[in-house]
Amino acid sequence: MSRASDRAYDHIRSMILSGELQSGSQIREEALAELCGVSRTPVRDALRRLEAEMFVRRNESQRSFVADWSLDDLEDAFQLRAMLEAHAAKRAAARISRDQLARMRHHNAQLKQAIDSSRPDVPKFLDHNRLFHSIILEAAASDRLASMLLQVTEQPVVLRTARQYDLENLRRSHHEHDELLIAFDNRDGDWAAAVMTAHIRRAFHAYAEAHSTDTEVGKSNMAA
Amino acid sequence: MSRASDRAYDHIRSMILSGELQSGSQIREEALAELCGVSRTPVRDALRRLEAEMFVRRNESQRSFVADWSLDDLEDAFQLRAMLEAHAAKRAAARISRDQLARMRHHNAQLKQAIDSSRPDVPKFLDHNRLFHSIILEAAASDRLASMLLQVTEQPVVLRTARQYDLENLRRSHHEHDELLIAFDNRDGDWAAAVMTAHIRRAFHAYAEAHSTDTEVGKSNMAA
DNA sequence: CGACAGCTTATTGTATACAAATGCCATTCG
DNA sequence: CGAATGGCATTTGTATACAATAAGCTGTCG
Repeated sequence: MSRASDRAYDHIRSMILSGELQSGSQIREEALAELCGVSRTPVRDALRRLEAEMFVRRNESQRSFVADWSLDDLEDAFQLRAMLEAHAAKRAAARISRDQLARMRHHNAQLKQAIDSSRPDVPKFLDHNRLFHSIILEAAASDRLASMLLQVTEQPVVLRTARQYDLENLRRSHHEHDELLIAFDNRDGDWAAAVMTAHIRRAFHAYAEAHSTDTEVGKSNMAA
Repeated sequence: MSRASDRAYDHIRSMILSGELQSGSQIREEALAELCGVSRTPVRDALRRLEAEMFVRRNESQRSFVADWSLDDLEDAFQLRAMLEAHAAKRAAARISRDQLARMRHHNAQLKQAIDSSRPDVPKFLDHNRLFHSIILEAAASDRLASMLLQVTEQPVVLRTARQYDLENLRRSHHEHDELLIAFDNRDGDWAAAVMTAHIRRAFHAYAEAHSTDTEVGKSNMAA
């Protein structure tokens, strides 16, 4: 997409994630156009994309609303994510290259370093975590799977939590990544899939717990 | 969506499915607008939807092309479909109501009747087949799952085949549906999921075989 | 007091004109 | 002769005006 349309998309999306646009509230194209400093045309484009990603829903008469997520919806998304990521891991185990494995090891080492230092660097952890997972998806070599996974991975951020994951959880992620790497080394797809399923489900429970006991606002990605 | 936008969507989609728009060929918004008898605005809307559904892809400089599917891509879609439908079946087993079960039995009886008569009525079979599966999805009660499944279910039609499935395959579908119903009766989610996986994978192999030996043009939905 | 009809206003859908970007081709220079 | 560059043609992106539709309100009637 081009400039204005992308700006609108990013802007609206961030307003939803930050809570600036309240869950369930109606959103009017013209109001968003003013907020984004563009005309309605690119706003409409952006809304269609956000609708496809289920950040926005439309009622029967085409009015748009910010999607409102219950914890059940989130668990649903995580369940699908676990299934899809496990599937990706299984496919990846059969196809991954030496180079890709090396890159995964690199990112896993980096994210360990990010939380081992005296001042844990959570954004750095999340960044390398994301890259680690993206290589699995790359190795899985399925565009369709990738696009589906994108949908469920981006979603949890809507229920935001201020509390960063405790270090214990981040370390577990690191160790689970290690186990995943060993499974890949052995080309054991079932093992990889099982580790991945457990990895995502643990992340969900950590997330749900953090969310239920903490209500402050902040932003964070899933540390899976 | 409203009138013009919907018409454009349906029209373009059917042109892709019928082969009127060749796989891999570039498509220009203005040309489509003329073909559909609307302006570019609703055509652009339609293209965005088709792009999300992977019927259309866009290159790095925003030009649109009809997606071209290899048999590998199709197997990929079927693999995902099998996984998602199995998941749906598992969820449905835990939630399905008496009424929903009754409706499934009705549709299964109807589709049996469609192929048992002296003149097999394949469109009728496909119709009840579709409804049968839609009830499972309804019982699974996950919007996200439903929207994902829609994507992979609609896709196989792009590689069209003239040969209707042979009656043997259609009868097998009927019997597999029966087994699914028993699994639901027993609230056995794992059983239901296993039957469903086998059901979809058999459908894929029947489809692949029909496609590899038959090249004529026609239209048909998946008889899964 | 409630509900319904008709009008008014708000919101989205569509067409069109114009701007920006991209690709293509020819020409030129090394 | 080949590669690079410039300009022209094609295609997509954006803004805006207007049309269609849905929602809300008000006044009237049962």
